[in-house]
Amino acid sequence: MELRQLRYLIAVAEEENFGRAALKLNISQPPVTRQIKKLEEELGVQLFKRTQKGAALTAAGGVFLGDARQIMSLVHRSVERVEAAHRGELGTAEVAYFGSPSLKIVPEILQVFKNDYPDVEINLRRIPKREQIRAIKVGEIHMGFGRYFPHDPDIYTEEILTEGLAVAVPKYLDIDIHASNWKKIFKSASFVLFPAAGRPNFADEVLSILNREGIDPQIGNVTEDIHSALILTAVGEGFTITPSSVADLNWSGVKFFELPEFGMACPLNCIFRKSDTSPILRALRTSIRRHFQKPGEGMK
Amino acid sequence: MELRQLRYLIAVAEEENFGRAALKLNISQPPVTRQIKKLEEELGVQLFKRTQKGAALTAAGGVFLGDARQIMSLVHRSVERVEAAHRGELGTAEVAYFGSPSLKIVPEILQVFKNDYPDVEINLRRIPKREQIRAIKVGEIHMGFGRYFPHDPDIYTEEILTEGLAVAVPKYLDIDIHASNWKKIFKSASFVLFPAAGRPNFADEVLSILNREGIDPQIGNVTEDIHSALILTAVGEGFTITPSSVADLNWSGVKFFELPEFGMACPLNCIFRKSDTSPILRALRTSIRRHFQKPGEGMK
DNA sequence: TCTATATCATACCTGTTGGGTATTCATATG
DNA sequence: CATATGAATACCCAACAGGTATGATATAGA
Repeated sequence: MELRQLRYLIAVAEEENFGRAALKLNISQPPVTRQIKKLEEELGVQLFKRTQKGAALTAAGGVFLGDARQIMSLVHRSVERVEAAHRGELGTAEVAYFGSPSLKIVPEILQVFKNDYPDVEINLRRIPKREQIRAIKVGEIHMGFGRYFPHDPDIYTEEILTEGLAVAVPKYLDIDIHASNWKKIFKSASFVLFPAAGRPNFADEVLSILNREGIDPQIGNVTEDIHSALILTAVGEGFTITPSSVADLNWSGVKFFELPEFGMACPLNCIFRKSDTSPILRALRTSIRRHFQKPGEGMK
Repeated sequence: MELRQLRYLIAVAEEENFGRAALKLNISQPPVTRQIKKLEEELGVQLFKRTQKGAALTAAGGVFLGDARQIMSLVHRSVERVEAAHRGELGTAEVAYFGSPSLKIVPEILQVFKNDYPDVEINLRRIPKREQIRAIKVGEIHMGFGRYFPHDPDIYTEEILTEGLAVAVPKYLDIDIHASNWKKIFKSASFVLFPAAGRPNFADEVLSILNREGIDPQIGNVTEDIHSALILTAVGEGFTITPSSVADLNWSGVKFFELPEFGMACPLNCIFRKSDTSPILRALRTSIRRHFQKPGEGMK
């Protein structure tokens, strides 16, 4: 059986007439006769009763007509679906993240993406940076989010945005950090750094900035993650320097002060395979570009 | 698009390899390549990523594979359905009845039919005899049940069974009708006849039998239907002679006595169009023959 | 580095088949 | 009985599916 025969069947059933069906199909009448006949022979079932005025479906033909219509509509629907999938509008986006961006920015990005591509499922996993690179290379994930990714020749690293820095201090301390006093305070302060692993990392960046500013920080602790660092800050182990977006969340026991003097020092990157041409990746990049980057900026 | 291409797509997806897919399809490899390529061109979507080891579905290809499987299974299912419809196992049986058979025998027949052909819907209507003949001629119904149908050249009348007769008398009468006294009783009795319309009919048959037995019955009333007749009997308007199957039901106010002396005088017939070759009619007749007729008896 | 191998793609041929035209057959209608 | 309508048939051609042979490419192994 071929779809051609179902098309002809539907046309003849609708027109109740082989000749008019042929006209509608833009072919001549004999091929219609032949294909219907072939279909009937294959099924071993008479589908039409030929009358003087044309052709009338038999009971079995009526059953088959319903199914044929269903099949054709399924065919059309699935063509649309493939095309949607090809445009990146259908499928599953495999996404990974690591570190502090997960707190505020990655949720924002995925919210925007879900809005742009509502039929794409998002499969999100927390994966360390080096592991992300491996997963991207073998095609397990389309895109990873994080900061300070190590370089890899197969991986393209794109900057989504840069943030300033803020400093978290214990809430119970009665201090106010601003342009005219921060340097003095920092020189005698103790700091909690994060993360410990995944060099290069945010801790390296913070240290390098402090050094640049002539501060040789006293290190109270180095934690695995930002949450641990802020807990230690709350109990007085030392100040923590964080990306400023972190300050927008409600942390108990700490308060934040922006550090505009440190500049927009903290990038948020996404990474993906240079050779990945999948529509889902294209969709992800399109969505990110439209919402987080100025036109024409930052693309490969 | 043609089903052939879906078959090849599924084979290649399953084997992840064009050559092995060709083997499975019992054709050579190049046609597979060509059909897949043609499909991809028609959709404007790459379905497979060709690798060194074979072929891997793209994301869009995966979407399409699922749909293709669904389409193929729908195709197979609908072939089965057409064949079932052709065997008369699927569809709607349009059936009509008229008169007393509706009380007991027609329900029995339809019960048996529903049991034999559980997927056939039964559309049952009460239609007068002449109207049944018209409806059968134009194909509105497949089969009609009744007694004493008028002859029609296009209609085949088949006898399903014959019944004896019984007489209904008022419950309050303290009489017992049997072989040795019925004639004497009937000669002085009054009778209620039914039905009034649709000649030839059961009333004609009853009169002819009574006459044959030398009884010139006194007619108390002629009713439209059996139910009215039995109500009149209950109130003493006269005896009613009925097909004996009627006696099996619980009627209030009357009691029945079999009349074996009258013979198996009351046929139940079904009628259908002589030229009707529809599988549903065939199914109906098969069912009836198997359950109500001795092998080889009564068929055209 | 140079095969050997496994894969898909291409070129070309052939036979099948789908579609076209002309005609016939069947049947109803005036 | 002529005519009209519609399906079926006969025959032709062109398109296309499938076959064989070969090419292109990339990987693995010597």
